[in-house]
Amino acid sequence: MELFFYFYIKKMFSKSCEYAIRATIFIATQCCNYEKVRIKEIAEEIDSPIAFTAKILQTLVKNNIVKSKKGVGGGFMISKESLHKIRLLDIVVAIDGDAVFLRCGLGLNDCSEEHPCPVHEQFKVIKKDLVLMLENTTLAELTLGIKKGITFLKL
Amino acid sequence: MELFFYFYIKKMFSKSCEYAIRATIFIATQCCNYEKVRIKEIAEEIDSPIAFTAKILQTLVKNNIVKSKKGVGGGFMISKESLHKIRLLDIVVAIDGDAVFLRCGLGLNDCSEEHPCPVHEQFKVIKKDLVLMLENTTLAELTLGIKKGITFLKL
DNA sequence: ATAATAAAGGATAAAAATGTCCTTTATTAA
DNA sequence: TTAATAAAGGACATTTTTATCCTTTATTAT
Repeated sequence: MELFFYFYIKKMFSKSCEYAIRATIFIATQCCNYEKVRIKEIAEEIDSPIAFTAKILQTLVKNNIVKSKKGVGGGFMISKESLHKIRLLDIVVAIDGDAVFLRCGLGLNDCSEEHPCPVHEQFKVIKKDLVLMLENTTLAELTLGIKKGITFLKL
Repeated sequence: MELFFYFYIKKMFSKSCEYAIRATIFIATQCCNYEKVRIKEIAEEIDSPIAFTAKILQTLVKNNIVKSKKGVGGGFMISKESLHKIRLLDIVVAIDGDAVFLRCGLGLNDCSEEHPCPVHEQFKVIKKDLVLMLENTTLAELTLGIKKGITFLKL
């Protein structure tokens, strides 16, 4: 008899956002020579549902994070210049919004510096560090790790 | 003509977890003299749906975070001793699990120190600080702020 | 014992997030 | 100009999260 423990559960970002980050990083690794990647390849590479990933990419295109082109030879791409401009923060905000690092940790609407909730000070530090990290991490860095074989998107 | 911008959205913890923390803190502020608080009062005080909050409290009771008593004069309570033992971490883990600070930032199952995802190093710092903060914050501290009139659960 | 009270728990509903399918639009090559 | 290709987008399905309602169980006071 075997026992499986399912530890579930809530993560930092939504699944959509995870897919978005993974997809963007993958496109970035492929696109420095202006090559385009098709949605099918992206979904296979990052192990995500294809149609769902397509929707997410639509949002990323609207937010100028990736470029797209229809028709034969089309696909998604990220220009070499963008690699240094696009930050992790831009992807997260485009998909999940800014609530993770802006909203009150307890979900109170009237929580502020002048009228703080019980966990306000504690969360302030965490959220500040989170934004800083997201702001300071560019696509360029993230793809570099993969190209160097130090980091991985799949097995 | 007025324009309203709804910035939605995703937060650090689930709504259930936010209610859980708020409810626990409220009970803690009331209970140092072994007084019991009824679910109705809790829901009113923390501005949450009563039946939903009741479910969450059931989970907290099962996890020994709050005590409950049925019948006349019953309700929820937290003993004075517990105030120093119960940490923010215990509440979060009971409701949302440990994924926020344990799982891979990109949702990859095979992400590890030896086989890190592209954001592994960046998230490691954030998640470590988050756990430390949750571990080091006790109910005692959180209630103290309210009692001193420095922090607030409502307007 | 009985009535009143309050949490526990089951069943169900509504909303949001995730996921699928199919049609339309833009682009390219033949 | 037609056929093939690939993203855009609409409609719908499934799953998870959030929320409500009603019954049961435990406890207390009468």
